[in-house]
Amino acid sequence: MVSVMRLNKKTLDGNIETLLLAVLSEGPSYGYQIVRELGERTGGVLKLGEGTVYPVLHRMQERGLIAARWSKGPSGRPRKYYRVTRRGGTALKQNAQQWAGLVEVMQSVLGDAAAG
Amino acid sequence: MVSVMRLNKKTLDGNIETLLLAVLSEGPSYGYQIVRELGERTGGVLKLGEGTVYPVLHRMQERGLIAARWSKGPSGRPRKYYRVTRRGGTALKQNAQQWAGLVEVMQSVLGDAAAG
DNA sequence: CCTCTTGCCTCGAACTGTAAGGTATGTATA
DNA sequence: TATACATACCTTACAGTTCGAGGCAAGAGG
Repeated sequence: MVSVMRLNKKTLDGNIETLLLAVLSEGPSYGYQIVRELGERTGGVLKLGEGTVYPVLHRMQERGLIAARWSKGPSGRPRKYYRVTRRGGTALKQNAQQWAGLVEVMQSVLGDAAAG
Repeated sequence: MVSVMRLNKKTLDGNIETLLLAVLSEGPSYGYQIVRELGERTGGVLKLGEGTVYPVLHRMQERGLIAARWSKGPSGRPRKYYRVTRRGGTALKQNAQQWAGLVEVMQSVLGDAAAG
């Protein structure tokens, strides 16, 4: 199904962007919560720091993949809610395909080696 | 099975190292051939350049994951054959586990989003 | 008053992947 | 002979990522 799609650097590297896009595609959220949620959801397996997440969010916003909206949460503290834009939705699909391609490749190469 | 294993930067990033370790664990090989083989095996999906592979091999050698041996191939040209060391074998297993952990996380988060 | 939680942010260090370029030899071809 | 190609190694410079460490501010609870 992946056939002839070259894996670029982004796939080998920036999976965090894909992860954040996926989380945000389930509904708007904000940095602080995303960090908490990812940690909980994965039982501590994935523990991204704020110093990692915020810059990625900013980059994605610059590229138009997500949009921000300030809003006072129930805690009274202002939160910066991000939502996925149309362009971001397209990017998520592409990223997911690239990811699938990487999984295929890794499995085909690791297959025997990992078993031994 | 992965339970409480933190994914570190190496996992999110350097999958090339894992790939090379896996290939070399099937038997000694040399840079030029590895580049060719990975390209063919994956039908062009994975196309690493020499400028990518050689530095990684050198780094792995420095860390003692692989060892090198010069030897004249049938072409008359000298080749630098690499083999996986014991430490490299351990690293491969760890990397494979990290990879499995990443796959789990990505699937759990992408799952729904990727379907839509 | 102090501390904890929430919630945002930036900076610097360390590392990676890659293109581009360089060296050298054997073989085939004109 | 000259030219080109495949083999086979290598380094350098650039752009991009992740992450720890740290800072700022405001509300809640002791």
